[in-house]
Amino acid sequence: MILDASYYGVMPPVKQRGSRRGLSDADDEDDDYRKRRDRNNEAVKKSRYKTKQRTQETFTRVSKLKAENQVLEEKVKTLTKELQFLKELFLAHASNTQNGKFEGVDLDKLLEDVPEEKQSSNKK
Amino acid sequence: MILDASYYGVMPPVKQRGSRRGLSDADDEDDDYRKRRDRNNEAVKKSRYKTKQRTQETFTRVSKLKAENQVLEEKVKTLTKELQFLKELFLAHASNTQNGKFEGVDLDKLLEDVPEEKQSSNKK
DNA sequence: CACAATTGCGCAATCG
DNA sequence: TCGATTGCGCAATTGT
Repeated sequence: MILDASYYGVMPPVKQRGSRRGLSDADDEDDDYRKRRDRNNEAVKKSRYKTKQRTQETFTRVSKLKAENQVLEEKVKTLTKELQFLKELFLAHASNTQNGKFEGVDLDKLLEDVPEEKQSSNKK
Repeated sequence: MILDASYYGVMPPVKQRGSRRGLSDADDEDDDYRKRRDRNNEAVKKSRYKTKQRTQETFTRVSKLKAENQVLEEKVKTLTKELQFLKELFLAHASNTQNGKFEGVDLDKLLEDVPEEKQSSNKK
């Protein structure tokens, strides 16, 4: 924030022009000033354009991520159901055989979560 | 986009003031003008503030969605591994029993995708 | 028609 | 010195 009150109403970087030479000094200095102003105006446009682009891209990004998220969410749902189904099938069969064991594995424990030590054998 | 060349350099909504009354007409009209300008300047600030807020929120949104996405991605990965493991276990056992059948279900087909008609029984 | 909100733009200060 | 940013005001335009 600008606290300097002199900010308001301050004029261009006037380089102490005066009546030194009467009329002619306005030429090169004004030209110079205008040139600088014009260049800055271009820079401003450019900068603001870039900002707008970034903002736009960010909005697009949000849309894409939301879509991606939905897909993943659906995937998780599907996989969970699949797993649930298999788990039930598993347990149903297990109860008909060896009191809770299947292939020598404790199904309840197995199906609670991923067996960490088994992941190495799943080198996809 | 502005195509009207007269746009550039146009002055305030000057209401045809002149020398009608010499000095006094500047008072109320200028006051009115200033009031309008001030109000607009406030509106501009407000509007730009809102825009900034929205933009900022959008950036935040992207971050959150990215994080959410990673979690979901991880979840899918985990569930997939789990499923893969069970499928192998399943098949291994099945081959030891009834030539590919388990509980009367064709495992290969079952494990390819979610059995749609079974979902109704999974009312969780 | 009045008024707030939005938008394009230029100026000047400041940053890098 | 010079382009890039940023805060700010003005005026045109749009929306209520």
